[in-house]
Amino acid sequence: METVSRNFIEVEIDRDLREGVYDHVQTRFPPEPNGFLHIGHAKSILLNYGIARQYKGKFCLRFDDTNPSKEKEEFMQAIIKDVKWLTGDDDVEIRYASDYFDAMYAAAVRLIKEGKAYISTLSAEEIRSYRGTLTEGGKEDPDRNRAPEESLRMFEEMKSGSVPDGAMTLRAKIDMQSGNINMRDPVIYRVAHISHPRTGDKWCIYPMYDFAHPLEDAVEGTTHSLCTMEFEDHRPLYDWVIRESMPEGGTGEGKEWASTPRQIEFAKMYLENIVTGKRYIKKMVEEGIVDGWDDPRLVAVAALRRRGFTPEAIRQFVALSGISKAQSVSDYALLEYCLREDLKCKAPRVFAILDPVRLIIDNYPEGVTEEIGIENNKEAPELGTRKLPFSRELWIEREDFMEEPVKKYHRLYPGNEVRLMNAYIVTCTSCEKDAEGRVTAVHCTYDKDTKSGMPGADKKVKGTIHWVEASSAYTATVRLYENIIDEEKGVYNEEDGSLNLNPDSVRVCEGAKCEPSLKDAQAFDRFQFVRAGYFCVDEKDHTPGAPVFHRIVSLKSSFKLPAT
RNA sequence: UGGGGUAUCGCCAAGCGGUAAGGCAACGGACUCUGACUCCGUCAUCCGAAGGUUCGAAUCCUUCUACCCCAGCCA
Repeated sequence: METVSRNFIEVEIDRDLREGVYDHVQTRFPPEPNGFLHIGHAKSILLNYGIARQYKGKFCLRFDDTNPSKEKEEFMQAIIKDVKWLTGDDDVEIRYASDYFDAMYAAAVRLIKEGKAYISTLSAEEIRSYRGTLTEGGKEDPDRNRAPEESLRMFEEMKSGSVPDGAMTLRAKIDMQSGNINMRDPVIYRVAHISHPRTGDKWCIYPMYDFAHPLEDAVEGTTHSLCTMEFEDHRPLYDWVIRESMPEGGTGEGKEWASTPRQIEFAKMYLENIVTGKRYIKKMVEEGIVDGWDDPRLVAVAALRRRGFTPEAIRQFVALSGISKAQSVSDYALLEYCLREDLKCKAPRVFAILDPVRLIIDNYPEGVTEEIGIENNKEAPELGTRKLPFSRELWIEREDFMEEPVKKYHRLYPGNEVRLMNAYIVTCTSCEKDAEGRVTAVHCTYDKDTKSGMPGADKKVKGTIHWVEASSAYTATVRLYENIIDEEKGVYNEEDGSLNLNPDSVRVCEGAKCEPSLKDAQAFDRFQFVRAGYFCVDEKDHTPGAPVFHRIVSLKSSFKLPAT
C-alpha cells in the first residue's frame, strides 16, 4: 500500500481528532443561491463532501440565504441538481440558513444585553467614513455607548417593521482601531423590507454574513468550516461571534449550539485562460453568443454536464489538483486528461467521418455488402460487439489521403498500403479531383486475403484508417467545441464593452458520415469517434431522428500535418 | 512597519533539519488493425533573493523582493 500524503486540511483535522477538540467531523457546502455553480464550486463541494465521507462524518448542502435581495429559488434548484450530480449522492441533506433566523436573533439579543453590540443610526456613508482606511484606524460611532436597554428597545423596533431600510443597524462592539477592518464594529444586522423566498414577510431584518455564518455552522453541528482564502481575515470575527454568542462555549452544560466550529481556508481553483467572470458570461448570454450558463463552451457545472463530462472525471480532477493555500491556476489539460481516463474503458468506439471523401475499391465486387464484426471497446469486452456493413464504396476522412505525402505520413497515398480498420488492407492507386483541384474520390484495390481475423491478416502495414460504408452511412451534424478562452488581451474590453472571443470556439461539421448504429442516438451515452475524440448527444439539441453529436474532449494526437 | 496570506520544474503539488515524491504537460523510444491506449526512458545539484546558524537547511534565524485578499447596511 502506497503512502499518500495528506493535504493540510486533513492534517489539521487529524490533529483536532487526536487532541480531542472534536470527536467527529461534520462539513458543509454553503452557497448563496445567487447564480450557477462553476468548476471552482465543484472543488469546494467535493472537498467538503470528501472530508465528511473520509472521516465517516456528516455533510450537508446549506443555502446561505441571508440576503433575499440577491437570491432566487431557481438557483436553489440548479444548485441542488449540481451538488447531487457531482457527489453522486441523491440523499444529500439540504438545509437553509433562514431556518436559523430565530436563533440568530436570540444571539443578537444576548450580545446587546451584554453590551457587546449596539444599535447605530449612522447612514451607510457615515459608517464607511467612520471606518477609517486600510492604513488608518477608524472613529467610534456616536451611538457606540448607547445603553443596552435602549439598543434592545431599538432592535425590537427594527424587527417590528417600523424602521425604514438603512435607518438603523446593529453593530458588534469590537475595536475601531483594529488593523483588521472586519473587526471595526462590523454591522451584524440590517433592515431590509424584502420578502424572503422561504420566510416570506416574517422578517424585515436580516443578519449579515459575518454574524450569520458562524452561527449557522454552530447550530447544525459543523466542526470544520472549510472556505476560501478571502475569508481568512474574517476568521477573527468568526471566532468572536462564536465565543461571544455562546455563554457556555457551545459545549457546556446548558449548551445551545451543536458545536464550536473551526474555520479553515484553502485556495480557490482557477482554470488557465477560462472565462469564469459572471459579468462576461452575462454579456455573452445577452448577446446570444452563448445559449446560456450551460453552453458547452463554458465551465459552469451545468455546462460541463451538458458537454458530456462525467462527475467521476471532475472528482478525479479536483483530487489530482490538490488542496493548498497557494494561489493557483489549474491546467485545463489535466481536466481533459481526467475525462479521457474515465471514458477510456466506458465508451464504445464508433466510426464517423467528420470531413468525408469517397474511397472506391475498384476490385471489390459491385452490389455486394458484407458484415464486419467489431468489438465496441477492446479494453472493455462487457460493452459487447456490433456489426458494420462493408462494400465497394466507403467514406474516409479527407485527412487520411495525401496525393503527395509528407515525411512520416503513413496513411493513403498512391502506392501505399493501409489497413481499413477491422476489414481489409488496401493499396491506394489514384484519386479524382474537381476543377479546383480538390480531391473528390480516392481509388484503391483490396487484398481479399487480408481481412481481419483471416490467416492473411498478419501482414503488417504502417497505417490504419477508419471508414464508413457509403450506401448505409448515416448523416449527422457534429459539433466540435472549444472553450471560450480568455486570451492575453482579455475576453472583455472594458473601454468599449466589446467581446474578444476565439472565433473557432465551435466548429460545425454538417454532413458527417456516421456508421448506421448511430441512427439510434440513444444507442450510446458517450462514445469515442475513432481518432476524433469522445462525443455525446447534446440533450438540448436532440430532436428525434436528427441528433447533434458534440465533442466532449479530443484525443491526444502526435502526428500533425504540416501547416499549408 | 495598516492587517492577513502565499512563494518548490511550463501547470498543480509532496517535503516539517539529513542531503528535492508524484501527477499533468513536454520530449525521446518500443508496441499497436485508432499516429489513441499501453509501455519504457528523459525532464529542479536545486527549492523567490541575499546573508546567518549547523557536520548537514527547501526545511531554523535575519533582512529583502514579488504576488494575492481586505475599507458592502454582499456572500
